Amino acid sequence: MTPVTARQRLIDAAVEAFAENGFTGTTTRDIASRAGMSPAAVYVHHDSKESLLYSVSLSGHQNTLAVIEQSYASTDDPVERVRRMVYDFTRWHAENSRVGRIVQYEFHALSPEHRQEIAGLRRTIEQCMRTALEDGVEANALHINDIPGTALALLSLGIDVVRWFDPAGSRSAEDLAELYARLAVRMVQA
Amino acid sequence: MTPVTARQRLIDAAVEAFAENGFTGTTTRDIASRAGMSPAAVYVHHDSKESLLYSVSLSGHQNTLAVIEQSYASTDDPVERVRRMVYDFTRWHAENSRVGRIVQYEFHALSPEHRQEIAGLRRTIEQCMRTALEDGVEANALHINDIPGTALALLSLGIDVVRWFDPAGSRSAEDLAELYARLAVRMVQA
DNA sequence: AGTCGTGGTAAGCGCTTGCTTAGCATGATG
DNA sequence: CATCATGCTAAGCAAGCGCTTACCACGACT
Repeated sequence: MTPVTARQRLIDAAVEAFAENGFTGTTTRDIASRAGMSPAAVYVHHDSKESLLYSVSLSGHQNTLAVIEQSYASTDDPVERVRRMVYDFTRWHAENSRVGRIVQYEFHALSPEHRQEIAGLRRTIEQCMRTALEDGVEANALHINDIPGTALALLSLGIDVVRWFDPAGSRSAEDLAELYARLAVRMVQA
Repeated sequence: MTPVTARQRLIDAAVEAFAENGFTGTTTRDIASRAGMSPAAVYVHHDSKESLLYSVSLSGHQNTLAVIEQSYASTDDPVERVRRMVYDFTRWHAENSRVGRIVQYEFHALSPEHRQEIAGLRRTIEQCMRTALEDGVEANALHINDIPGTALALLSLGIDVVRWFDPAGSRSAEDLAELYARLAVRMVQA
């Protein structure tokens, strides 16, 4: 039995609230009440509303990066590698659409220092996809004109899922990921 | 010489402000000052902050729909049709990334009645893309497993542009549109 | 028994919010 | 010359904002 700390309960409440109403549209009183606490309790465990956003955004980005790096390392075949990367990246964004929405849409609400730090993680994610495409082109398994642009497009496909995906909807995360993975392969295969 | 009305100047100011800080992150005082007016002037020409958002969102959606319907009607060739639709849709989102951001990200900030009205326009846009794909499959020019899903993916590609596109950046709207149009063709061509 | 750190709350401070009200300048109309 | 609609502003209202302060309950340790 792992006890969920009050600190974590507030983070979970913030995820709900930020995903639903955005960062500026969320009040600290709303976060506190979702966590079943008084408004002041937020400041016992967190420095500010922005630092709550930072906690959510940081772990969300680290999570995404871990997912895509694991997909990258899971095979040597260039086509299968792109397939798995798009599959896992898309599936993660569908299964974590609330956190994903915060990661993608509240980036600009971070403080300059936090934004800069997280921008580094974002570059690493993009670089990982670019490298996968470069590998495939070099091995003559992929045919791509604009590698950075195509990497952008493949990531966009997964990212935009957070805008509309409904976990209660008819489309499952796995089916969507499978569809996008196949489209991605058609986009890049030689 | 067409005089820009005060009403329109306020809408232009709202586009700037909403795109920069989001709907909830924008104050009516900010909008007024961008338009060079006093805070009260906003309410001489508009009912509320939300009705300003509605004006922006409505014309933005109508604009997008007009663009994609024109592309649809511009040719009979199924492959060329998809190419043009993705090209024009992507280019519009790059060239109008500020309005596009409001259209895509502030949809939920609309009042329930306005949201419902605009949801209709969104369905029409999606239907237009779906029809183009159905036409192509029927004519044996396209090979697609999941038509609604693929339509979603093609539109996503263009929509996500508003999240990151920088008009002052190195990538031009035309180049990006050309790239995405080619990728789209590879995704669907038989 | 007494002390203290931990985790919480009630109350509220200073400021900002969307929006309203009352009034003023100006140019067209009787 | 008087009237009046139009477009605008100065001032401000009630409510809500992020965050702080002063205080309290309680279990652990001396």
